[in-house]
Amino acid sequence: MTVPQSSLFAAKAKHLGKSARSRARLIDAALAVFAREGLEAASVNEITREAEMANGTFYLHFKDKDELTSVVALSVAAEIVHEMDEAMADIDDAIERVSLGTRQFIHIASERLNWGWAFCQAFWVLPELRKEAGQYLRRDLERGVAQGVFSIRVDDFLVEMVSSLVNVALFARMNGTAGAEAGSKAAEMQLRMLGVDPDRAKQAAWRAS
Amino acid sequence: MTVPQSSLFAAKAKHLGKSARSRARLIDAALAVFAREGLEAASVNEITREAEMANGTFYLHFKDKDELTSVVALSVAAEIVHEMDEAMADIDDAIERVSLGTRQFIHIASERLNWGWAFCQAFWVLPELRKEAGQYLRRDLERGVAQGVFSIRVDDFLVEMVSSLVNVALFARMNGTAGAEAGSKAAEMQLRMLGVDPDRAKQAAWRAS
Amino acid sequence: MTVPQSSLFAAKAKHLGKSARSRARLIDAALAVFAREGLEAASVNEITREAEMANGTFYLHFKDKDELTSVVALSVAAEIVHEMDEAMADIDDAIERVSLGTRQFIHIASERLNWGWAFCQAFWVLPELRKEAGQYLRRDLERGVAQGVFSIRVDDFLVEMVSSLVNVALFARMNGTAGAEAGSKAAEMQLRMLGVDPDRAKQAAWRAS
Amino acid sequence: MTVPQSSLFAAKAKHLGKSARSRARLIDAALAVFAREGLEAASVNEITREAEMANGTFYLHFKDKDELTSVVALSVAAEIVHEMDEAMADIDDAIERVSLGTRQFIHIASERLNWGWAFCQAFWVLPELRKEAGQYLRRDLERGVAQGVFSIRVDDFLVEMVSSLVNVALFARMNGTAGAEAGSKAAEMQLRMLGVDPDRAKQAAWRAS
DNA sequence: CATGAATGAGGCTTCATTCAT
DNA sequence: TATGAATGAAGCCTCATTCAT
Repeated sequence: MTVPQSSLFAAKAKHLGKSARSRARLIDAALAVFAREGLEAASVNEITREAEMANGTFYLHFKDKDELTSVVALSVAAEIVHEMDEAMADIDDAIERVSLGTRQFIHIASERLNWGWAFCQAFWVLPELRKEAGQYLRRDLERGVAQGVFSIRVDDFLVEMVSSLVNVALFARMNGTAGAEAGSKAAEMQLRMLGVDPDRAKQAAWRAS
Repeated sequence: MTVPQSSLFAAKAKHLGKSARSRARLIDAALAVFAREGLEAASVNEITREAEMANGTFYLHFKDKDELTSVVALSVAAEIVHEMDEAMADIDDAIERVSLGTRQFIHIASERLNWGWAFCQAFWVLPELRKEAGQYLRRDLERGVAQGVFSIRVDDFLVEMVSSLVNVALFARMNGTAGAEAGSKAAEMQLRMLGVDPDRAKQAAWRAS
Repeated sequence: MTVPQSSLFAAKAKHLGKSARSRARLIDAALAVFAREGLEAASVNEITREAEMANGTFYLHFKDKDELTSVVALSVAAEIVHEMDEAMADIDDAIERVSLGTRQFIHIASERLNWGWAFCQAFWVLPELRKEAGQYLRRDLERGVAQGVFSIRVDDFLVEMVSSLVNVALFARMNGTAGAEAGSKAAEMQLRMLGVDPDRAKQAAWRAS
Repeated sequence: MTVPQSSLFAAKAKHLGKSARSRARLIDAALAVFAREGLEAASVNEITREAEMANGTFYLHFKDKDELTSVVALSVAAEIVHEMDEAMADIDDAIERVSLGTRQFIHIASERLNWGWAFCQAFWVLPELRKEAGQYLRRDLERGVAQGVFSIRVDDFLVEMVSSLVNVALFARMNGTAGAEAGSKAAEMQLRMLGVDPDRAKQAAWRAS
């Protein structure tokens, strides 16, 4: 049984208190409106309308529009990370992890259209989101160095470059520049960037997961 | 003798008609405000105040805030491209061109602070700007393939990834994540991505220009 | 007990919801401002000031200044029609109806000064209002033809001429060209125009109602 | 040889000084813009653009936008009156004069589309124009009373009603409610209103002129 | 918790008018 | 006379936020 993609947070909050459910509905609504109108153009009124609430209710759950934006973005990120972790729990090889991680991320985010758009837009606006994404990635990058398969120095700049690359690939996937292969392509490029041998990079990036 | 960085367009328009001069002042003012407040947050009122004009004057020179945004971004891009072309006119080797181009671009844009910020912000908002940047880059990518030094297929996705990478590096340079070496680092990563041998990539990316 | 003429709609809305009351206040305020400044010159700011509201409140109740104009004019028309219908419910004779209708209309509209001005001004600007007025009049014109007392063909042109005549008479009444007798004079002219014998026309137009 | 309808005043000013010619061009341009956009919506900038002049030039010829409006309306009225006088110079019979006058007026004004629209719109806005029209009409009304063919008292109210009627008929002609017969229909109604016997009214109104 | 009316600052844009050339 | 750039007041409308119920 699947839940309509537009209310995943509401679905998860079904068993929580009423307040949490309203909050979740607002997050889902915000995702829909962000996708439709863009982060800046989305108005509180439109979000509450989408959530079928009175506009005043918004401020019971969020201090601010900014808080909402940030909560939405981090919630999406957390959820995606959660799903990725499940899929990659028992993978050790850094090359595999980077490759699979990138592909999974793009797959998950682009499938839930609203999430994909929200992520793309929020990424350049919310430093916290970039930091979050960076921290996650960094672990695998460092693992790769430790395993001796990445010949590059891991610093903030590298992390920012690599995580941005993923975001850019997601963006290309969303707006049609790339098709389903976006993940593999991006992964291949990343691996090369990290110093992995081109052949091995290709292999890892395109292997059926 | 240098001109204050905040009025480069005005300086170039000094000997043009009055209208062109005012227009240039508006562009410079917009660059300053964009850098200070961000693309979306910048208001026409603030821009005209920065330009020391009456707000109505704005609409003598631009139909719209959108038109201004686009003109500003493309003007900056054109100017940067112009300067880059001068610096790279007689370079044939694609590896050199990509390496030098990236470094030059980041150098030029980050030096004029306002330009750098404007570019970073506009990049994700204006498809025209991305297209422009992509077209420029593509020529060198194809050249590299023709010269047999890049082992990758040049398509829209690749172009978008590579040009985004440059933009991301500029961003990192602007916000302090990276220092003066940002250009070289980015160039090195790019070259690896394009399939250039890591040693040669490092060489090309870090060679004093 | 009478209500101050400048808040008749507010008075009628006294026992409705808060929103309806505010809306009514805006309509009354608009009528006042229209009378003072004219339809086109009236600004939303001035209307809300007259209604003692914040300007933004306006847009909670009306999409547009245009929507307001149209609502105001049609509300006034509807109210006048309502009062006229009450006064003429049991009159069958078309001559009487036209005569009395014209006189009543001018009487009612000119007594509530704001209504009179609003009607005069809106009449030439809002086709909907002319159509409304025309439809109302047409029934009596056709009745007169059926009763054999009007010797004229009823078509759009005739309807427009006759209803305009009433409006013009109201205008003359409002601006002082005519006094209380405007209604009777106009009615007499109308009846002559419709082919009623001059003596009978005079009789019907000046009979005490 | 005919002159394009859109520059009749310019044509008449051909032999006058340069200033008069510019002024005439502005009047023609204003007529065109008034017809296109309406009296209030017409901007000085658009009028000068239509006249192919710089906007500043406008104020060399007119103190004000209001002055222009008034000059335009009165010029049109004067010109129409002039043409009517020519056509009716040797007609004595008041019934003929009223009938022919109305028909002529509507014919002339509706043929020059711009004039027709300008007149219609200006009529309700400019008291001077109504006064002008009234004075012209009044003479014939009084003549009719003197000749014993109009059985009605000539006062300001009557004059306003009758002249408005002509304007309303012109309006109906312009917006398509009535066709070429508008003049005759209006004339017939007017004559009835003035107390002329219906048969004679019909005869006079529909006689080929 | 929820409602939804109200607020008012602030953004965009137009336009009559002025003024230096 | 003519030009056209510049002005700035004023209009329309949106929107984050508050508050009485």
